[in-house]
Amino acid sequence: MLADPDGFPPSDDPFEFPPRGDPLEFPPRSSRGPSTLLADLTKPQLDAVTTTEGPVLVLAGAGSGKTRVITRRAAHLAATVTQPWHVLAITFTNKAAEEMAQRIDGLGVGAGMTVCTYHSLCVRILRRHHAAAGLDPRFTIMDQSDRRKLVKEAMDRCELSTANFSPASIDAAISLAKNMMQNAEAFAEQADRFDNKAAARVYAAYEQLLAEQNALDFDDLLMRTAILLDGNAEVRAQLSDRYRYVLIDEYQDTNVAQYRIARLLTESHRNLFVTGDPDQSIYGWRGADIGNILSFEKDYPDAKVVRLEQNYRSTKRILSAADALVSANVLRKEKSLWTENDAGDPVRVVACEDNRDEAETVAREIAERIAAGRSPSDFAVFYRINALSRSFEEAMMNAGVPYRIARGLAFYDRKEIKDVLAYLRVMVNPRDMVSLERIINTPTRGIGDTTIEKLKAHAAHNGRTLFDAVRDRGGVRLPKRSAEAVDAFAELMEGLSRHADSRPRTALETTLSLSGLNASLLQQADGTNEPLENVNELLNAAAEYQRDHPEATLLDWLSHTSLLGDSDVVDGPAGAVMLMTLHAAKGLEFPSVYIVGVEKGLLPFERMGEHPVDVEEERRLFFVGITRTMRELTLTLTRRRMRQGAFLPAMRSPFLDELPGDELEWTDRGSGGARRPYAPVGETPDDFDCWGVGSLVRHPDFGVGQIVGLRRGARQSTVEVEFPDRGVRSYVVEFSDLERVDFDEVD
DNA sequence: CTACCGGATTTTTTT
DNA sequence: AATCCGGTAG
Repeated sequence: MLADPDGFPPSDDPFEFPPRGDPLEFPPRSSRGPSTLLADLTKPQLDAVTTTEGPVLVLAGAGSGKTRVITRRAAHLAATVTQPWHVLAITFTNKAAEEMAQRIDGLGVGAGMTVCTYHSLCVRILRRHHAAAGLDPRFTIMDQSDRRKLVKEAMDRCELSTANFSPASIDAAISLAKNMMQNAEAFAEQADRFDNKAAARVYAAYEQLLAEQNALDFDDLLMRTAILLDGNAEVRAQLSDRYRYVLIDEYQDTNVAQYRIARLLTESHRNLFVTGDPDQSIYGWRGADIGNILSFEKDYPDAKVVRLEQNYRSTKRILSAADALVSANVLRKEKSLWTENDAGDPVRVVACEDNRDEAETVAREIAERIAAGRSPSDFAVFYRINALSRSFEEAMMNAGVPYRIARGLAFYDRKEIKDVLAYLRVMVNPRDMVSLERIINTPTRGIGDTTIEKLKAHAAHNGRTLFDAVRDRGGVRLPKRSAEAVDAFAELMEGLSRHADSRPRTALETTLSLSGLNASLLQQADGTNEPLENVNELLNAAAEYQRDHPEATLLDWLSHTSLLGDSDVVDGPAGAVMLMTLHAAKGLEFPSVYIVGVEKGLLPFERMGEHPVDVEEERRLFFVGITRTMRELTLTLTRRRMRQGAFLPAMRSPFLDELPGDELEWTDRGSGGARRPYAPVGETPDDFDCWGVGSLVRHPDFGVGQIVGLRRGARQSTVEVEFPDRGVRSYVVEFSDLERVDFDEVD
């Protein structure tokens, strides 16, 4: 059986050792001998694979065959050094875990090995050792949007107005604290400024809310596991005996909690193998500490260090562009990537009129190449933010290009999906108040806000849960209609809870029909009933899951769905053009890559008035995108871009100026014939050739005018335009219908 | 209690 | 642009 990236094969309880029966009965050893596993490796790769004992650090440049090293090493360990179930490989994304498991399985030795993400490992550990961790094993895992709701509620409880503090920023502060293993108390102690102190109060209230409903958020999974391992020698010993060889990919992305887990897990045997590339550290905003990989050699002075610097993926020119870019980083460990591949074509830079033009240009070009015989799956489009995907989806569809998108509308974020899952979550964990509130009147059954508030107040007053109040509403004064509605709902949940131990698919089907969700979905039979299709897709997912995991419980499946990341759910056919964020692109490679929206404020991403993002990290992100490319790299940018409903003038990214000029080939797409090349742009608006003083614009009513004044505000820019017969008028650039006009377009 | 309308508000990145 | 929130009419 394949090493399971998400749940242990249920027939193979991970913590019972040996997993099943006599080890001799365990699936046959590798059909390929050790010699095959080690064949065709370069000297450094071979070192990394065969240094099986003690700490090993592999500094692996982009495209240097890192995945190959890890998979071979895992296979080698399982085949000749130890038993497969003693090998644990940890990745950051489900996608990476799945791919790694598959590749190891392809080598014929996957059986019994654990290949999973940090988060799913933690869920298993916490469920299994719930008593030691002080948890109820049926805990709910809160996703991003549930979590945001709870933060808001916590702010309410603290009587903190959302006018002065945004839930998003407080949420981020709490998350960062947790990733640094700082609990509410510790956070409060070091809070110096008034906003930190406010956040500290919310943190405490938020923790209270989580505890009340027996829920953990993503960060808790890591933090609690680290605390458990730290404080409980017995659990630690048990786990390190089970996992005698630990491999961690993308080590540059580990945060404090993850670092602690890795360290504690391997403390006794020190068989810790990590790979990573400091130049590809792009998760600092989530608490990842690049220092973890930089100081590995200090942590483990006896560590074997292997450098993989030969790139097998890209052309010389792409590599040189990537290298020039990342060399601009000051905080960097010098590294030289080289390749024996061809020089290849120059990197193309295409300046477009607006985002629509940009998307159509890319789609048209890809369509042409597919028509000329290229495979759609050769192509990928990367963007900094998901919001940019829309234009490209549209353009691809119009051009008849098959595409897949990582996180179109995140599947598990859709209302109908969240609704059904909320029922299941309440069935498993009745204390889950977020889910309960979600379903109590979905579909509408006559339980309004007033009634819910009364029930909540009653629950709070008696120190009971909301579910208790629903079940036994004695003492809550309600109008007859409402009372009946609540009773009916209580009865419904009573009936459903009997199915909490059903298999996932059965539970799902029962819930859909008994809850009335199915009926209400069927009712909206207008044309293509997308919600219904989505729910059917969910049924398929459940069926597939229980086929792959015959003994999985409803709880297991719910954990699985909570941990599925946005970029793991891919929409669209196989063999299609891939659309994804730069972050999601890490670890992949494509013959032809388009990185779009290479603009100031977008590629080094900035937000007005917020503390600036880490420019070096943004540069690394661009570096990651560039190094995904095997042969053809195209960068695109626009003159103006529609953002949040309004056109904004766009400027080129300063990163473009850091690329070696002689490796680039510029194209400027102008709608009106002759066009100056996209001008370099600096800080001030006057440098911007489209919206500078003196340039021409066209107004739908007043015709062509000349810009005579320009004011750049924090939130909006205003221009003063002089029209031949209307005098001077002011416009807010973002909201006006002004169009840029070239000098050569008018007489 | 529900449905609807209009105003306000959107943190980028992911587990 | 798209979603969410609050207020109001039915």
